[in-house]
Amino acid sequence: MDRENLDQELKLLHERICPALNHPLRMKILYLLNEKSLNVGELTAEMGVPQSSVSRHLRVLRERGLVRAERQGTTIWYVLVEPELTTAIEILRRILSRQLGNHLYQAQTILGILPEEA
Amino acid sequence: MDRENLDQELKLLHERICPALNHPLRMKILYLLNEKSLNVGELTAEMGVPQSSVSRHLRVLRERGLVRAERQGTTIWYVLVEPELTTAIEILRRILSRQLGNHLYQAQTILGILPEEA
DNA sequence: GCGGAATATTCGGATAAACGCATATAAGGA
DNA sequence: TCCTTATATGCGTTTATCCGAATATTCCGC
Repeated sequence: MDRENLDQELKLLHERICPALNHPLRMKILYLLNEKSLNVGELTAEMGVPQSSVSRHLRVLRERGLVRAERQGTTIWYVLVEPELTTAIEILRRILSRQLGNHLYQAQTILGILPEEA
Repeated sequence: MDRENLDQELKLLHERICPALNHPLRMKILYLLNEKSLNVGELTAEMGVPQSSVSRHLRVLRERGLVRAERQGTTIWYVLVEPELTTAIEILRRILSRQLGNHLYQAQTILGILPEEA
């Protein structure tokens, strides 16, 4: 793959896949849907944020084909189309876990801080 | 894990790990460094963007402990600390490939030869 | 058709991210 | 010390993302 195609694919990844992982609420949605399909009301109850917020995050995922909406009367059930997304999140969690192990003081005392530079 | 802890961990993931994957140039850097360690000049040559841009993206990765900077004279070599990041990107690429209807996908480094139309 | 429940969207404003350019810092050698 | 090369940062601007509140849409039962 030459540089043109590589850049093109990375741009597509950035536009169409990465946004799924780039917000705590969206990652949470993915996790919840990985357990079982839920409707918007159930998701809203789990997430503790306004319904409009859940709905907008669902749209980000839906527009990218990562979740699917199935209407059943007035209720809309959301289904995880790409369970591999949770696999990717698991990898990121493993990295974070390693970091917190390596920087236990920072993790326990000041959660906001970043690891020190080498 | 209760809701509080889950939300807390997702917030940390969002702040400290996810930014690595949320920019085409940073993903490219991760891929390049996964092949071998490079200095800033080499990276800049590969990426075709201003050096200041490369440097700032490197800082995002460095501040999060995902790459490491090793000075050698005036040159600074960057080393990938978390190769699992490229595993995560591979997963995202597989999802994208599925979306594009490309069933010829084979797990391979992004720098290798891959099907057209990406 | 009407009312209510479930979900989606619009609006305006706030926050954060990224950029190019110019300049600053740091190290090595004459 | 001064010059050069390598890398990092400050500045001002543009662009993207997110939010809550309010409103709109869709569907069902009556």
